[in-house]
Amino acid sequence: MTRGIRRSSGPLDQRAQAILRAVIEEYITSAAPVGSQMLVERYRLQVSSATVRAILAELEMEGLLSHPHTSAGRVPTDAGYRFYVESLMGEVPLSPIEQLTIRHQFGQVEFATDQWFRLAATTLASATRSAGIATPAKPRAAQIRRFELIMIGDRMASLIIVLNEGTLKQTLLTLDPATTEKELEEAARRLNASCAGRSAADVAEHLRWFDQAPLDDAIFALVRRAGDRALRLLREFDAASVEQLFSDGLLNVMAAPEFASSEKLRRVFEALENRSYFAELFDTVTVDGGLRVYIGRENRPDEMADVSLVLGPYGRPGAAVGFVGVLGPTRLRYPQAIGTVRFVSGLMNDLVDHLYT
Amino acid sequence: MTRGIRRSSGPLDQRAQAILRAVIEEYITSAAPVGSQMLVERYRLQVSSATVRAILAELEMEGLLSHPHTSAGRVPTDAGYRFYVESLMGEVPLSPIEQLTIRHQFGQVEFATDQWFRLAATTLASATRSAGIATPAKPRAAQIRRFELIMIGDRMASLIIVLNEGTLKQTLLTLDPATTEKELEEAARRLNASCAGRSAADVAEHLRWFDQAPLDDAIFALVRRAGDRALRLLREFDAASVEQLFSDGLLNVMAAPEFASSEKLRRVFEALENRSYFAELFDTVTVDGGLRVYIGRENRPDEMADVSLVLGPYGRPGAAVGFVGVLGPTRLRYPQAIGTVRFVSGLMNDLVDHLYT
DNA sequence: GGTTGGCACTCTATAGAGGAGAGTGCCAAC
DNA sequence: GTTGGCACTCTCCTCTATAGAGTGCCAACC
Repeated sequence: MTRGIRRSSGPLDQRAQAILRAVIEEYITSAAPVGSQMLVERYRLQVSSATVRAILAELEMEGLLSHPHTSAGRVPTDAGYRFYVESLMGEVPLSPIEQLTIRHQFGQVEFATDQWFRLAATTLASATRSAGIATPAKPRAAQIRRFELIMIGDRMASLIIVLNEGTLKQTLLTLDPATTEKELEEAARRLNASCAGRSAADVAEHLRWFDQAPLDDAIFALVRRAGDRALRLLREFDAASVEQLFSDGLLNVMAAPEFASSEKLRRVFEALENRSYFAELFDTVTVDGGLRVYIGRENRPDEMADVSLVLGPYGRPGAAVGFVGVLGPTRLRYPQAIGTVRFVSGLMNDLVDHLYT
Repeated sequence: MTRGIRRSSGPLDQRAQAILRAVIEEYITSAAPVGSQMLVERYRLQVSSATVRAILAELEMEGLLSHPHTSAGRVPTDAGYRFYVESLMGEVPLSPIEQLTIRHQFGQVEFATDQWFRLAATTLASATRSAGIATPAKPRAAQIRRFELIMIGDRMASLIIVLNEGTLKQTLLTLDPATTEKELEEAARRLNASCAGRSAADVAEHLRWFDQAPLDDAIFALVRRAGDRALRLLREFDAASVEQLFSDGLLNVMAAPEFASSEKLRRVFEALENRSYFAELFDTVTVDGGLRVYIGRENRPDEMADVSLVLGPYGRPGAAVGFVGVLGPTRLRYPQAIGTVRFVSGLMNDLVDHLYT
């Protein structure tokens, strides 16, 4: 896990930690730099503001807080948030009522696997009042369950490939005008006979068999073409680590005062639109790893320097893995965000588990 | 078509129209109120600025222009844009080079029907530097081509329904633990025998037959359950007028100066997220109707009061209809936007047509 | 030695004043 | 009908002054 650098001149004592925590929590709710006076008053510290100022200066030396300008209060740095998330905060689980509501919503789409990840993003967005993101659970390596060839119009067919857990892939196939429904059926039968139950790699192997078939056999030609097309599709599918990335509630992030001058936000949106960052991120994470928190500049692309990301995996380690998460300003309510992501990723896990029992 | 109200005190003469056009085109590029002086200089009008001022005042009386404040230049009203779009502007077709590029991009996804509408939105966004929106072509009434039942795990099956043109619907089905693959196959066979080729309404009819079958027959029970589930799914599908709404390039709209204070833009985004407005819009439009332009307050929900929408239908009137369009500030480059939407909707038409020939 | 009150200092944010500039509307003259 | 001239209006920018928040430092205190 990327860890904030603390060129520590010594560990923080209890009091310093308490004050750091107070600064961060105050800043998270108020979005305004936090001064010593306010801390003493609002947090009933039993010391004077001068003492607090000394400690704040110390925390700044440690790189945990910073100073917009001389006469302003303190603002947490990314390293400060990191320390907070790892050592200071208490995770806040989702309230029972919210849990119930969410369970109920998922109950509504229990049978629509393609809705699960969308609902997850929507749920996360509204529960944390940040942006929610989610991907569908993607099988590690696609396995073919069945092929279907359906005729559409006169010289067009739809090739449908059913993968593990019922994932569907679809592509069009142009036909020789003379092709009959019967021939299509026969082609599908042959494809299924030799490829069903195999992975993309295996299929490549088995498709070679058809190369030896007589070239003038119309059905074999069809089988070859369909097989090739299927193979290409499967390879693309295996190669892409983020098939879809669904996000909801970007509006919530827009509302944050730090994004009032839309420029920063635009960059975040850009990062979301070209998904390469997420692709990279997802590749490095496993289901076993648990939740991940990426704070500000810890996110490698600069576009994401002003936001934090809480990511939770779900699925089955060997089989299919997806992600749910929350994206918000670095001034994120981490305890709630983490609690919510944990709950939703657990829920998604249960849903996927049902597919396997 | 919603027409801007012109409580006209007489038709505009040629010169007034030319000046209105100049004001609008100047405003579209500069985003700043347009004054009489600038018009005379930049558009080489053969009259003095005083004369122009008289005409501007007249155009304002007509409700085609407005005045942010006494000493500012003129700004078009929604009615002004309307008049411009209908009578003044010349549509600018997409340049041959751009046409070629776009055709090439569509060539890349020629066989992936589910990518068409996404690419349309992306293309429109980048060609007009506004937001592009698109929906998949939705069949007017779903017709069932085939059912598939695939076993997943021990007590779960995936029910796949293939509709006209190869559209797929999918749902999970919990199974009696004792169910075998053979039984699933038989259930699918019976479903297909009695329902394939029928519409949702017809299927409802035919499923009643199964009610008379012996209750203790496990396969019939399965067929009934699958049939019910399918029926529900199809009805939902028929009822929803906007199945998916894909948008791209919202960033482009964010960049416009009128949306610098993100508040207005937020409302637009909200309108996009809850799609009810578009659902309504799409219901009222037919493929034959050609392009539609909705300017500012002509859009019924207030959230959309600051944007314009150019919508083009595509598909086959009786069979399946979808939309592509451009969304931008009312200060949209209408000639280009309309030209581009026309091209892309034509392209989408061709693609869909290929499915039927 | 840590803690405290006091104090000078710094920087921001806000409001007000003044002036430049853009553009209008009106009018008398052409 | 068109034009040049002119007074007027309003915004926008800059400049200045001021209030206020918060710091850093220091000498005094316990």
